[in-house]
Amino acid sequence: MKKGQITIHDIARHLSLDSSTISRALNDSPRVTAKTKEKVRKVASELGYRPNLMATGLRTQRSKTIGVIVPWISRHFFSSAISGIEQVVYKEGYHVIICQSHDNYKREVSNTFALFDNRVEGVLASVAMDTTKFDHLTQIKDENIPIVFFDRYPPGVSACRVVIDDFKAAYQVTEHLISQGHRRIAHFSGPRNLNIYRDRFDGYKKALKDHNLVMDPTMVFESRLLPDDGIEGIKYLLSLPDLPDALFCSNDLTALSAMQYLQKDGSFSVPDDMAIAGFSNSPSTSIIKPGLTTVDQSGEEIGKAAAKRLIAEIRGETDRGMNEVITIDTQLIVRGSSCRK
Amino acid sequence: MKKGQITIHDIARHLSLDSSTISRALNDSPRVTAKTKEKVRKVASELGYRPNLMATGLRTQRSKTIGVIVPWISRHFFSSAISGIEQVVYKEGYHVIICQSHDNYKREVSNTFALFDNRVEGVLASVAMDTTKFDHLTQIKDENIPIVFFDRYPPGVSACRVVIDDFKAAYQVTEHLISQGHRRIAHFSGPRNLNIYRDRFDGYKKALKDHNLVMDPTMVFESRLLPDDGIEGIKYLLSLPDLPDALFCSNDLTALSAMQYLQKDGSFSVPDDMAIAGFSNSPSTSIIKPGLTTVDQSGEEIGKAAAKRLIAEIRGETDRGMNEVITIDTQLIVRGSSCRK
DNA sequence: CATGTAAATACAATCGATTGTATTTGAGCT
DNA sequence: AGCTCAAATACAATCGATTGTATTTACATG
Repeated sequence: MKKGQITIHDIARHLSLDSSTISRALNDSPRVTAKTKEKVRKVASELGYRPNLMATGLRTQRSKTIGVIVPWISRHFFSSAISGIEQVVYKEGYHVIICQSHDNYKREVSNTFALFDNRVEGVLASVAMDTTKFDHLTQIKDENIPIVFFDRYPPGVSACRVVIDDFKAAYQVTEHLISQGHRRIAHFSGPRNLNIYRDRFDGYKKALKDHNLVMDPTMVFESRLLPDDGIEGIKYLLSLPDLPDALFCSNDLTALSAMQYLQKDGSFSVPDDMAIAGFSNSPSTSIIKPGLTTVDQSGEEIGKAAAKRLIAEIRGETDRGMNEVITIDTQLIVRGSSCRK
Repeated sequence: MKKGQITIHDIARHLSLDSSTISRALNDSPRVTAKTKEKVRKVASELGYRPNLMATGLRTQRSKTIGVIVPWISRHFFSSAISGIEQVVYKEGYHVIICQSHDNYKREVSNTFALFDNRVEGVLASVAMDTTKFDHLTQIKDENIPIVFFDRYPPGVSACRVVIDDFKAAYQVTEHLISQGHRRIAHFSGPRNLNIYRDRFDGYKKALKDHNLVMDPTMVFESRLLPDDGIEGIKYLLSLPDLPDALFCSNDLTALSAMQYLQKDGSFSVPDDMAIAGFSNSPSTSIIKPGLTTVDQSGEEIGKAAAKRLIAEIRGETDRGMNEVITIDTQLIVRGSSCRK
């Protein structure tokens, strides 16, 4: 019953050595003979010794843990990003504590504190839609915990971020729609307090302007971009006196649901009656017919870049600027949903 | 620079009290006056005190952490399961360390040790395709760390598991295909060392048998069920002298890629030339045209059930049997891909 | 053989919180 | 005032590992 875990003291007892020698032996310190190290390692593996990371972390003040906050784990972009993060930090001997905010401010705050309580050595975060106050994030910085944002970042928090050029990508999408002959281009936007949706909106506007089209604010529908919002949005557009001939959605989720809604009774054709484009290149976009034009944004690559940068900051190798912006390339993926036959 | 974290000792100094009193005050012990508790809480929040979970964990031997091992975070089923897990454990004051095995045995082993090193209080695992030895998992059990498997479980490890009835679900799918008039039903199977693929295969065979159809082993294609395997599988089937008239795939990934391959030049019609069914009800199955018949298997529900059960075991509330099998309901989702017009 | 010196190892404090035991405080009573 | 007794708080050990300092060991040298 008294089945405690094996500690360095147990090894020490077996070898009539002091626990400090065991510790040094296991950490390959030059202060211990090769012969002793050998003996220690042998006994350690015989006893099935495994270090207690809580003890090590407490003593060394390094938890070997990094915290990740994302809105939704199960969104393809974020789970890919986490996958990328995990691959990078795993190699460096770190592990990852994952929290999801459900796009909710209060949960994001409590996640942030939970990560701090665990004394994570760094944080990777993509902020929630609801987040408009950022004290919890600045506090993390103030505690000297490096934080790197990816995809969604808060204004005014001085930190590095890994992003894509949302403005440019949205510009390209819009320009592509224009090049296909569309003139009345609608837009589904997300909450403008988030950089990504603001930038995508701005890119859309700029493209229209550069091609001498006037942006019609009645054709811009703002929502939280959940699947149902796509349906609500397309219903709204269909109720307009002058129908748009194209639609650029700020994410794939709404593009897909809007497109399915349009196609469901066969009376409406995509792209002939309305061209559609989305954003993120999530798996379903290549499966829907016609394929959904979208922007490829590799979650995995973004996650990897953010993790690498964070580890560099943890190590104090911040050679590049403190608030560096790392931009990952995107690619416009043109598929049938936007192409005039 | 010397910006150490705030500890209970700092609070103690501020109030000329002992740190033990602070600890008891913050833990609402009856041994401290209400008045003192009030003062302690006030100073604690003024100083921005946050408990160090490594210290607490070391002392109490309870890390408030549970470990999760999945093959791939970014697979919809698993990210949904993680989402469910996270929701449950979060409420109980636990957090989650996530590892992915990439369906690789060695990584799964090293993940397992990493979780042990962190002294997780419990483990939720879905084993890798490559895993045929299970010592690492039995060791965890032997260390008295509760482990609950979900979806994929190893044979011979005595532990609770949360699963679906793969046999029954596969039987239903096959029977449905038969009811649609299909007689030559092919099957894409996964590695048979995994319960889920073995059971799905068995359910398929039993349904055929019960309907007086003979299973033709040349129509069973075994692979690791990645998208490319679906293409390879369908090419193989197309090369057979007698084409199958239906195909039941052990996962959606291969069903989708096979279906897209068949449809790509328009010469082949699904379901008329070949009916197809998949397994898992991943998002794309409702987007492809025709919709893919599949089995709904709620990752979130499975994750929640597994997490609840694990927490019960951690708490020692194992009223139900030690090796209980919790079966989550599935639902056959019939869509166009399998229905005779 | 005594001694100096470097190598090898032991001792002890520490990280931050918890907890069993010991001590102090103060109210109530004679 | 002296005393009791319970309430409130202080003391000190502990969790497992690390690390600066002290001590022992062993070998070489005069």
